[in-house]
Amino acid sequence: MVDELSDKQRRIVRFLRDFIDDKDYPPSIRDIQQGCDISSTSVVDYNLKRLEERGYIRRDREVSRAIELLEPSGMRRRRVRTIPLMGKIAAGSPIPMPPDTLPAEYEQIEVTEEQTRGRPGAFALRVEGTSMIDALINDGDIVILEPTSSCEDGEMVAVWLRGENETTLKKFFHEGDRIRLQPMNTAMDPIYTSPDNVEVQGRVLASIRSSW
Amino acid sequence: MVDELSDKQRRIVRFLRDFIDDKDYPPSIRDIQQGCDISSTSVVDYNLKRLEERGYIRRDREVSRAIELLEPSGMRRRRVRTIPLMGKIAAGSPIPMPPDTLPAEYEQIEVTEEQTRGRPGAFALRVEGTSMIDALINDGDIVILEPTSSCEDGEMVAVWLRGENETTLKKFFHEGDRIRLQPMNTAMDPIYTSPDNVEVQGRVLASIRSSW
DNA sequence: GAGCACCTCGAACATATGTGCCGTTTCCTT
DNA sequence: AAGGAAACGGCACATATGTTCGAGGTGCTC
Repeated sequence: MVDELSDKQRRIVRFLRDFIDDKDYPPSIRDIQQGCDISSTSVVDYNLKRLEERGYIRRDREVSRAIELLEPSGMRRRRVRTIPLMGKIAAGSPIPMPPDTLPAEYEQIEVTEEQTRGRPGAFALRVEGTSMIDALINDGDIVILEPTSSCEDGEMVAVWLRGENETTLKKFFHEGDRIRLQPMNTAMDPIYTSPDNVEVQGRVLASIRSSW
Repeated sequence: MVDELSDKQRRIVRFLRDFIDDKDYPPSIRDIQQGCDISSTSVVDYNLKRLEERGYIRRDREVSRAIELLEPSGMRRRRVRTIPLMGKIAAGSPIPMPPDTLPAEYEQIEVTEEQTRGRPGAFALRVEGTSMIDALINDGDIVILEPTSSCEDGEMVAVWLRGENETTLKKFFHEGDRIRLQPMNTAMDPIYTSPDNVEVQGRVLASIRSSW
C-alpha cells in the first residue's frame, strides 16, 4: 500500500507514456478517461492526485494537459535538453559559434542534462574520422561541447586551425611555446603548431554513439 | 521569403523550445503571446499557421496545447522513445524480460527512434565492466537491446548463463556443438559453453556513452 | 453492524484555450 | 501615389478541459 500502484494507476502511467511518446504533448483528463476505459473524469482526477502524491507525475493546476511524467522515488526521469547540431567536425570550415546561433537554423537533437552537465550554450557536432577512437568516439558519433575560447592542458577541445582553415577535435597541451594537439588514436601523430594558429572553440562534455 | 522566418517567428520557435524543455508540455497560444510579447492571440495564431505551413511545427486543431515542434525540411526532429532501464548487465541476476515489465517499475530513459531502430519492446541495461571495450562500450555505459531468444552468429547479445547464474554481454558464435561467447576485449578470453547453458535474452541495438 | 478509508459516479461549473471575423496597419511593387 | 499582399489588433464565441461536490459503493477492522 505504501508504494504499490493500483492496476488502474499503472494503466494510466503507461497510457501517459505512450500518449506523450506518440503525440509529443500530454493527454487531457478526458483523453486518459477514454484511453484507459475509465468511467468518469473525476476518477481520472482522483488517480492522478494519487500518482502526484507518490511522485509519479507532476501537474500544474488549472492548466490543460499540464501533466509531467516523472519517475518514482530517486529515479527522476532525466531532463531532456534540446541543443543544436551545428555541423561536422574535422570538416574544412569553422563552426559558427553560439552568438550567431539562430533558432531553427540547425537540426536540433535532444540530450540529457547529464550529458550537457547543465552548461549553458551547449551544442553538438558530428565527428568525422577516427582520430578520437581511443576515447571511444568513432566516425559518425556526436560530441557535445560547451563554448569556450580557452582551455586547460589535457582537455578535449574543438580547435580551429587558422592556417589550415579547418576545425578538429583533439586533446590540448601547451608544450613550451608551442601547442600540441594530440589525437586520441595511437595510430596518428600529434600536431604541433603555434598558439597564434589555434582558436579554441569548445570543450567536449560528452559523446553520443550513433555509428554502429 | 521562401524559407526565411520573420523575427517574430524565430522568437516563437525559440520560445516553444524553451517552454517545452522547461515544462514538458507545450504552451497555449496565450502563453506564447505573453512569452513573446505579442499583442494578440490572433497574431500568434497567424504566425503558428505560417510555421506549420513551413513544417516547423505540427498542430492538432481544436486541441489545446497541441503543438509539436518539428524541424525544417529534411532535418526532422528525432522522435524520442521512452524505454525502461532494467538493471545492470554482468551482474549476478537474470534480467526480467519484457512480458514481466510493469510500467513505472524501472527508471525510464529517453532514446531516439534511431537508437531503438523502431523495434518494439526495446529496453536498456547499464553495462558493468570493460568486456566490450573494443566495441566502444565502456563500464557504466548503457546498451539498448531488443528482446529475443535466438540469434545469429556474430551478433552481440545479452545471454544468461544458467550454470553461472549470471547475465553477460558477448558476441555469440556456434562452434561445433558448443557456444562461444566472445568478449569484445582483446585482453579477455572467450567463454565456451553448451547450448543448454545459455539463454539469449536480447540483441544489442545501440549503446549510449554515459561514462566519461 | 458501525465506523472508516478508499474508490467510483455523474453532472454541473468555471475557466482555459483555440478560432473566426473584420477592420487597420505595414510593407512592397509598379 | 495606388494597389495589394502580408501582417497585426481587438474582441467575441465555442468548446476543450480541469475542478468540485454530494451520493453511493466496497472492503476492512473492531
